Formats: sequence, C-alpha cells, structure tokens
Amino acid sequence: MDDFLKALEIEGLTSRLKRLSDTMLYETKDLYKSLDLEIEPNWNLIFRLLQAYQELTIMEISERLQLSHPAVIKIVNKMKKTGYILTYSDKSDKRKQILRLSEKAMVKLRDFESIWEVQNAEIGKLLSDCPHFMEELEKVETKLREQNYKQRIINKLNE
Amino acid sequence: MDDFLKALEIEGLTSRLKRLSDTMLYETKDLYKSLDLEIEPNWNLIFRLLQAYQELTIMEISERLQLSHPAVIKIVNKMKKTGYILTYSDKSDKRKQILRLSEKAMVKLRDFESIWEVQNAEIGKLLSDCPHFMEELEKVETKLREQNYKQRIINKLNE
DNA sequence: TCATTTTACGTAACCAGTTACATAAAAAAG
DNA sequence: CTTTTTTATGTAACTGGTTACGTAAAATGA
Repeated sequence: MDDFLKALEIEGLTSRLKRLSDTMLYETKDLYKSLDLEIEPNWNLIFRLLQAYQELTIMEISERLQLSHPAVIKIVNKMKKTGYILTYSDKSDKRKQILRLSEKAMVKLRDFESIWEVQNAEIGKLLSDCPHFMEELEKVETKLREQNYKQRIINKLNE
Repeated sequence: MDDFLKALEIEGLTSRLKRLSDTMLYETKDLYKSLDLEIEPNWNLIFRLLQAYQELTIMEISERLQLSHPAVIKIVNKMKKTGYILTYSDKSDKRKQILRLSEKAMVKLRDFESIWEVQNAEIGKLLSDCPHFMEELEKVETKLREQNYKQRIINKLNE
C-alpha cells in the first residue's frame, strides 16, 4: 500500500509528523499497559524535571516543557493521584503550588529508568541511519521560535 | 530560555515531535480563522484524495491516510456539514458510503489551493537547510512499518 | 440454502493537548 | 495606602485523535 501522505511531499509533512507522534504516543501507552507499569507516556518529562530541580511550580514546568499550564495541571493531578508527586503551597507566595517527587516515586523510578533506557535505545536504533535528524529538527524548532508559523504565512500573504 | 526537551536528547525526541506537530496544527487552525477561511487543517488531505480519485469510501480514505475509520468519519461529517462533500450509498454494496467533492468544494478549492501553496512554500523554507529531513523521516516510518515500536521494545525486553 | 465469518460504517467513551475565562494573591503605580 | 495591573492556578469547553463495541450487509463455506 502506497502512502498518500508521502506522495503529497511537502504538503503531507505536518500530517506525517502528527501520525508519527500519535503512533509513538498510543504504542507507548499500550506498552506500559501490557507491562502493567503504573505510568503514562510523557510522565518521564516531569520525573526528569523534578530529578533535576527537586522543586518546581506548575508555571515553571509549563515554561520548561513549553506546554500550556492547563496541560501541566492535568498531568500533575494524575501523578498526584498515583502518589508520585507531593505538593505544598509556597509560604512567601500563596498562589504558588510547589511540587516534588514522593518517596514512592523515587522507588518506582528504578523500574521506570530501566524501561526508558530500552525505549531510548530503540529510538536510537530507529535513527541509526538518520544522522541529521535531531540536528535538523532543532533547526526547524529554532526557526519557528524566531518567528512562528502563522506569522510567516501572514507576512507572505501581505508581500 | 533553554529547552529542557532538547537537553533530554533522545529521550525528548517524541515529545518534541508532538510539540512541533501540535504547534503546526493549532497555528494553522488559527491562521484559517484569521483569514476567515471555511476550512480546517488536514481537510486538504481529503480534498487531495478526492481530487485524485473522484470517489472513495470511508475505509479507502482511512487506509490511504493511515487514520482510524472513526477519525475519517468525524472529518467527513464536518466536511459534509459545510457542504464540501456529497455522499450516496453504493448500489452494489449497501454498506458502503461513496464520497465525492461537491460543486461548492470545486469552487472553494481555488482559494484553498492558493493558501496551501503559500503554506507549502513556507514549510519548504523551514526545511531549506535541512536537506535530509524528509528522507530521514521516511526511513523512520519505513522501519516502524516493518516492525512497530511497541513490539521492538517487547522483543528487546525478552532478549 | 443456511450458518458463520468478515467487512463497512457508526457511536460512545476516553485521551492529551488547546483556548478562553475566572479568581485570588502579589507587585507596581498613583 | 489604595487602586490597577500582572501573575499563578484552576476550570470549562473544544479539538483531533484513539480503542472498544454494535449492527447490518456481503462473502464464504458446509
């Protein structure tokens, strides 16, 4: 079966990126379910952040991951429900909720680290004959950070 | 602001792909809204398919785009509501719904083609110093088609 | 020809994101 | 001080995907 998105060349690119990212997401969910791991795809990001910084607020996570704050709230609420994250409110700024990893999280991390390692190795293999992929992805991200996609199109239309 | 996902290297890749694909999706929606165009991101895929094949069923679209059939039904229902798609049921197989572009779609397509052209040119520019991106993306897709991501991990764990 | 299996479509419930809006606390400005 | 603006968080409604399940028609096979 030929891939119509590929045949569209440039016009199919964003849909292919979405397809790839959705595939990774749903297969990873399925993987964790099969292995009976109490974790979701992308929770690793929060674990990694809190490993690196110990304590962070919702907004700090939101900025560092470049995710909207409601998205972070949703992830964090689930991780609180499973007992991986503890929160308390900042004494000097009562608006802020300070997040840190629980003892349970520290213990579970050992299991999680080993599966993440396998996943990373497999992704490495998928990229084994793609030596420019990461670097070129970064170039695209950088360009879009300098000027966003929508604005690029608007400017072009006004030329 | 440094990008934490980038710092995660391989481990941040799938989240970066999701972030990029979400960004393109939401900015494109926003773009069409600003321009008052009665179209959604990814409707172009259906337009292109029906331009190429004139008539297709839900399942044929689903296979060619590698999207689940409920996803196709949702897109197509919206496009029917805006009057771009006409349907009738196959005489010789009453299960099948045959889809084709309406006259309205053919007229609107002229406007849409011109904005898609600008979008494609801009994406081309984003990729201008990424000569391997499309080709390497395809390599990854091919590998995942040969054996899916989940199975790769499972196999590795059983080694 | 009739029972069984497969296929096409549809619906429901879920998921991970978004934007838009509300509220309360902190910071800035008068 | 007090008013105004900004910031941190939370909630609601929406979006474009998914899987799971149901149903009717077609194809298969005994």
